[in-house]
Amino acid sequence: MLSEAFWAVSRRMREASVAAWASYDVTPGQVRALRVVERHGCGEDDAPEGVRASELAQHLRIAPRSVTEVVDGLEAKGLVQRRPDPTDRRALRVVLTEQGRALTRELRATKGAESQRVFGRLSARDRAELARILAVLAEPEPGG
Amino acid sequence: MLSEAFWAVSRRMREASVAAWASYDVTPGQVRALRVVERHGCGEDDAPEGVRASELAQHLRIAPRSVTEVVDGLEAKGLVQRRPDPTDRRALRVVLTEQGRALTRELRATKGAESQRVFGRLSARDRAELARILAVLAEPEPGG
DNA sequence: TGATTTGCTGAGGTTACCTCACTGTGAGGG
DNA sequence: CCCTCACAGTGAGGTAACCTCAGCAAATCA
Repeated sequence: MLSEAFWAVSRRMREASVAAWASYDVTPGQVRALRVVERHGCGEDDAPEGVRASELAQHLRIAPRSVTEVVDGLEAKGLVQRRPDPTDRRALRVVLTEQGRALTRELRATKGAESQRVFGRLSARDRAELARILAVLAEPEPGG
Repeated sequence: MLSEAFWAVSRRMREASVAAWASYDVTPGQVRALRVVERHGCGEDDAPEGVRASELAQHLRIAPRSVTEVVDGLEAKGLVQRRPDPTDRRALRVVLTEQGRALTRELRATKGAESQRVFGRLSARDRAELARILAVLAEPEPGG
């Protein structure tokens, strides 16, 4: 069955990722948060640096209260820093420290290597096919 | 990137599954356990009916102690029953009740419908391609 | 037969989430 | 201007799903 096969591959990839992170002393939740901070941290037009805690909650799909704990953990490891938001004294901005930037770089590199190791076994033609098919599966559903 | 696309589709499928289970008042862990009991419960040669708790632990990759809790939950809902193992008085066998069999049937049906809804958007040719590619990705790794 | 292993469970801990209540701040209405 | 209301983050405390450790009964081995 197709979905079985899909689950099997996806489970395998997840296990590989978790194993790859194991040496970095960060939990999966912290990795997810770091990624969000990295992505949405400073790419925007002229928005102030960093991510609002409430934005983090939305992107991670967790309660705002839980963001506090994730950021506590990352801050304790020196990977991010809480800064006051210059435009709203209630809010705070989570920014990557230099160490945090270094770690996200490393995580990205290992992820790339993992991906290469998994998908590298396919021919270029098959990778293209797979990409095309996944794009179809990722399309928003017709009925909602 | 290929792995991004793969994650996106896989996350989407997982969310759909969880949403589909939501109406059945069973947790994901209980669903996993039910599946194992169903699969390994009585198909074997002439082994006694049901699954040993220790087997359940292996298949679910959780500690034996945690199996106790999952089975507690399922038993409280009337979905499985603990029975003494006829060949080993220390052990117990977890067997599906009639209600449990009915539920697993329903879960399988909804899963099939989900799968159809997701993969049905592909042409038969693309489904075959996907199956072939996934089979390659699921192969054991060359180096171990 | 005595020593060791095995199968399950009670007690209690950890982690990652949650809700509720609170404080300080921003924003709109009279 | 002041008052009310909404919002941002966090302390307190709870829950679910795992875990380890210790213990008991049954099996197995020397």
